[in-house]
Amino acid sequence: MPAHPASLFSIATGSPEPIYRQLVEQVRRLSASGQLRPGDEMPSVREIAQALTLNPMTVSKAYGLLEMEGVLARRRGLGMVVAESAAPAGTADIVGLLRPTLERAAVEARQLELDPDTVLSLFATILKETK
Amino acid sequence: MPAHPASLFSIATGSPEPIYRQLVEQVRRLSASGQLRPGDEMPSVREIAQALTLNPMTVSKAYGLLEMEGVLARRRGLGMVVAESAAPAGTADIVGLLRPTLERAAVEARQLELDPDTVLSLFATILKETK
Amino acid sequence: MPAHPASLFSIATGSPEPIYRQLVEQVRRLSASGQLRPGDEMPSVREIAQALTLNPMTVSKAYGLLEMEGVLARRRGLGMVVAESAAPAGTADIVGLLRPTLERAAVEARQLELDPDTVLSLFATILKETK
Amino acid sequence: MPAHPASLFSIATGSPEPIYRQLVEQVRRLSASGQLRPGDEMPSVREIAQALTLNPMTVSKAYGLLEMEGVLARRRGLGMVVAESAAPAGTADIVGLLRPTLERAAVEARQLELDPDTVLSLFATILKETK
DNA sequence: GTGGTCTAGACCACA
DNA sequence: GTGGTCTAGACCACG
Repeated sequence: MPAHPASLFSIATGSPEPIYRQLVEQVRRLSASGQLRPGDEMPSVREIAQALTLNPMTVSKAYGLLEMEGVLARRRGLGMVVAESAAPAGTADIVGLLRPTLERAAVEARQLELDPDTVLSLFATILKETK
Repeated sequence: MPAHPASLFSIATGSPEPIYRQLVEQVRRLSASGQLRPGDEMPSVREIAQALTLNPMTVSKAYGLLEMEGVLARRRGLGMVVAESAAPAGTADIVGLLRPTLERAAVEARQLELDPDTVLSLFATILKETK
Repeated sequence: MPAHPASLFSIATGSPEPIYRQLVEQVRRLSASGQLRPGDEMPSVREIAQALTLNPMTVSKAYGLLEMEGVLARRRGLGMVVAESAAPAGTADIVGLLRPTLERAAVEARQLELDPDTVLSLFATILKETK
Repeated sequence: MPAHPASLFSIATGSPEPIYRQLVEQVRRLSASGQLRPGDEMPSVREIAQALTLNPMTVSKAYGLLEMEGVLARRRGLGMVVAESAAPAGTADIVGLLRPTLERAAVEARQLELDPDTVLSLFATILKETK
């Protein structure tokens, strides 16, 4: 049971990416990486909605999708918890979550006719800054 | 004066990314990387629309945005050309076009608590495959 | 929260100036002059379209451009509001919006070899009539 | 017979105003103000087109409209001349050519809720600069 | 409910 | 021939 003040999430309302999807993907990553573990209680829809000033329907939609995916489980009257089936995931699965974004970057790099080594060293720099 | 068979573009109709934006970004990259150079004539709206089986308005919207961005210039009654102001761009600028996607990948990697070296070697592999 | 009956706008369908642009410029002026203030909700695309008997896409195009300009902001699923960044504008900026038209008039007057005083008194008369 | 090196005209190809209309209005003003007088020979379509690097059809269209208006007259085999009916025009007519632009400026000023005195003094300044 | 995208087809302005 | 505008109507994504 992590200390979720609902501020586990950082959503950007101005982003082109829909809010519900930002939530879904963040939970998915937190679960896959073990930062959320099976049995952990999730904050209620209302808590998140209030903390992030979102429409509760938006949060609810994210929870619904995560339940369908098997990442979260609904415990009637008790709220959502991280599903038992959502094991912290092996490295292979975690890598699978990152792959699509890297593939997109690779395609763009190719269209820009950039040298792979240049791209890699740029990415290495960015990774350090991000960390 | 490149040999544009209007097949310079590859659009994915099933993608969540709108068609007109796919066109915009591809032209932007082709221009930045020098594959399209100032003065080059662009294929006509109708040519592209027919070649890609799109509605001309969709193509027109992309052209309009590219004109506003200063990438293309309109020659009234004659069609669009690559703008003189759209120089082939230095490496710095080209890199700037790729940066956002790499930054996004870095953020995701961090949220997945992946080791930077793992991420880099994965990316290196993907870059080779893409090439 | 102004009383927008969507009749804030007056469009001239017969004008050579495209409708969407008439809308854009009117909103720009209303914003600059403080008649629309940051946070104000704009009438919906459908409301305006119905009130002015326009196609919704025409209104949507205007809204899209105003968003790109930073005058309006989209609140997904909720409609458009006047952007926070669109401050009511200082007198200097407001004047800047009028300047191009006055400069054009000045050039024309000069080409007609009209005496500045004549032009000024004519303009003074027109200003009174317009008011 | 003024010294027309076809550079009497200044056209802005990038302007939203169509080229042929820029030509028409400039000739109209030059005629009304007496800088072009009845009987004056106009440069040939080809001369203008070459001097300004325009499509001859564009120049021809302008000449056609000016002929319809009675500003120019076609003398078969000899080119266009300023029409006899195109007297240098009284002040009243000259003023009429300027009025529409001033009216537009007045409407914009009103929408911007600018004080008439402010507008007038701004215009006075611009008139001096232009002169 | 909101705006966004796309299509189909008509018409116009410009060169 | 070029691009631009507008309409009508369908469908989608978001909240």
